[in-house]
Amino acid sequence: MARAPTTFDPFNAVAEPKRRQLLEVLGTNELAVNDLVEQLGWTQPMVSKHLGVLKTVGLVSERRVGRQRLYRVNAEALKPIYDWVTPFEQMWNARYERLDQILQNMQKEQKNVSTK
Amino acid sequence: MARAPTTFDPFNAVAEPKRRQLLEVLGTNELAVNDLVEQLGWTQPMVSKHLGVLKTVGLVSERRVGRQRLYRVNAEALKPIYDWVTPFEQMWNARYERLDQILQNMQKEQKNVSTK
DNA sequence: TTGACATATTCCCATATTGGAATATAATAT
DNA sequence: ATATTATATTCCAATATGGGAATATGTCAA
Repeated sequence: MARAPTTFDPFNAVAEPKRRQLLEVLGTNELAVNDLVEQLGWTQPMVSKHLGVLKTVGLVSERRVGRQRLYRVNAEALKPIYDWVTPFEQMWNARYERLDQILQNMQKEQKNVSTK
Repeated sequence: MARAPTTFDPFNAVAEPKRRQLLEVLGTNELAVNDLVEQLGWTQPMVSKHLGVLKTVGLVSERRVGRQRLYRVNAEALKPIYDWVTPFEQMWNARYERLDQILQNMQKEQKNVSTK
């Protein structure tokens, strides 16, 4: 069995660095394909292909205006990633808290040593 | 060019649902391979292979005790994902804020209507 | 030393990938 | 109608994938 398709879920879609970059460039704006071609410096078909994947997964929405297609980030489709990774954030924060405690203990001990 | 290897970065490593599941089962615990085999119900080689990918990317650390190998999540390796996805969170929260404002405005207008 | 246990590695297959080049589609302007 | 502009799609190659089965490695116990 091969790896799950990139059109399967946001995790797979966003595993590709170029698609993350594309989403970053889009940001909160609504841009046409050629705007993205210009800002990213990629070929037009490459931009269109990556947009296609992002659209299939629902990470971008498309609006047709004349012969242009305007794309916009649909940030809510990133929520599964946010929701999955957030609980782990407590693990490194917990470590920092522990680190803080360790540092505080070290200060106390130094105090004890110096005042003794 | 093929897709970037799963051992390339945490985004690619975590794109595979089974590896996310494995990290979830590990959680804050330190477990041996056989514990994971039991809890996940996968074959032992499959568990070892996924652990291998996670270890290459630095998402788990390994400690050898006797003939066992104890694995633990290295949550900090998930920070790039957290850092990348977090800014987008404001986009859907902003929408909710806007929604809140709209709802508040609706209430005000209703008040105006009823008190007039 | 030999056997049992815990884990990792290798080999194979079917499948999906990304990028490049070429081409197709769709909408507007002349 | 035709040319031009904007975008999408198709075809190709090289490569990496995850699962299954079999096997190798490493560690302890008798």
